[in-house]
Amino acid sequence: MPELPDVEVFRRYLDATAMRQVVERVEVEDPDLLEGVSGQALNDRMAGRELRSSRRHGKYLFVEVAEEGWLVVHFGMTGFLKYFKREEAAPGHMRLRLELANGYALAYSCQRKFGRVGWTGSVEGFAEEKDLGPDPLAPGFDLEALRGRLGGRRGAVKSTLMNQKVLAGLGNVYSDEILFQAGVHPERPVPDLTAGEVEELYRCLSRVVDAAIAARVEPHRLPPGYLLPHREEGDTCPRCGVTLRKKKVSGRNAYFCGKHQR
DNA sequence: ACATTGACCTGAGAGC
DNA sequence: TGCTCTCAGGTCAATG
Repeated sequence: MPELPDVEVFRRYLDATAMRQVVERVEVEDPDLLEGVSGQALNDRMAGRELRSSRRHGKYLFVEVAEEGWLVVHFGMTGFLKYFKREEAAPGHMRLRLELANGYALAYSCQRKFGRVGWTGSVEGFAEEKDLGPDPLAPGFDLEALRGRLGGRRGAVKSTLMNQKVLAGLGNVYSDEILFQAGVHPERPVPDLTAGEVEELYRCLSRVVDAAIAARVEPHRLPPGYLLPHREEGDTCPRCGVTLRKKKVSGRNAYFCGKHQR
């Protein structure tokens, strides 16, 4: 489930915990999650070096290792980070662990094995290689940029918002929330959207992402009128009171209000 | 080039 | 109680 807001919250957690600490060694519990790098190579690069800074592009988290490059972390749908004292119990489904010189460890856990850990010399290079679209929180991402990204797209607006090559960071949950706020039906083809609707989509996208991060991604902390806390079968629209609809759009379950999303 | 669908994965919850 | 089935949703490969 980790989408842009979740990963941003993980990034801030990392900054508040393991950042600036020196890695003693890397313990890989499950080599299957490694992508394009061996556990040995990871350890060679990280052991004795400091975690210097962090970045995020879409759903990817990057951790700078002094003088070496960047650890790349993707959370799949069940991944998370946990900073803990080494003598304390490790979190469940731990797949990889950075043992730190201060006696703590940073664990990467992932129940369903969709998460991946890799390595890159350049964040921009990595994004380019994966053909990722712009991150909605990047400085240059304005209404014009969104218009440009939607240009030439013919599919349903929901699938397009979720396409990481169009925009990097939105998944099933937040695409639903943005469309709900904007009053746009998830199946609307992109070419049919009016200029006003695209503008509204842009406003809602920015607002939803900011609010979700401010709420530390906990649904009950969101402002009133959000779909997220009601995103389950049989629940009702917090605006209209009608029962929410659920429908597969491009193979993913969309939740939406049949009354105010047109 | 773009859109859609199914496979991968594991545990929770439903239904019998 | 316990078995089986379905579902969740990240990406990617295969297909249209």
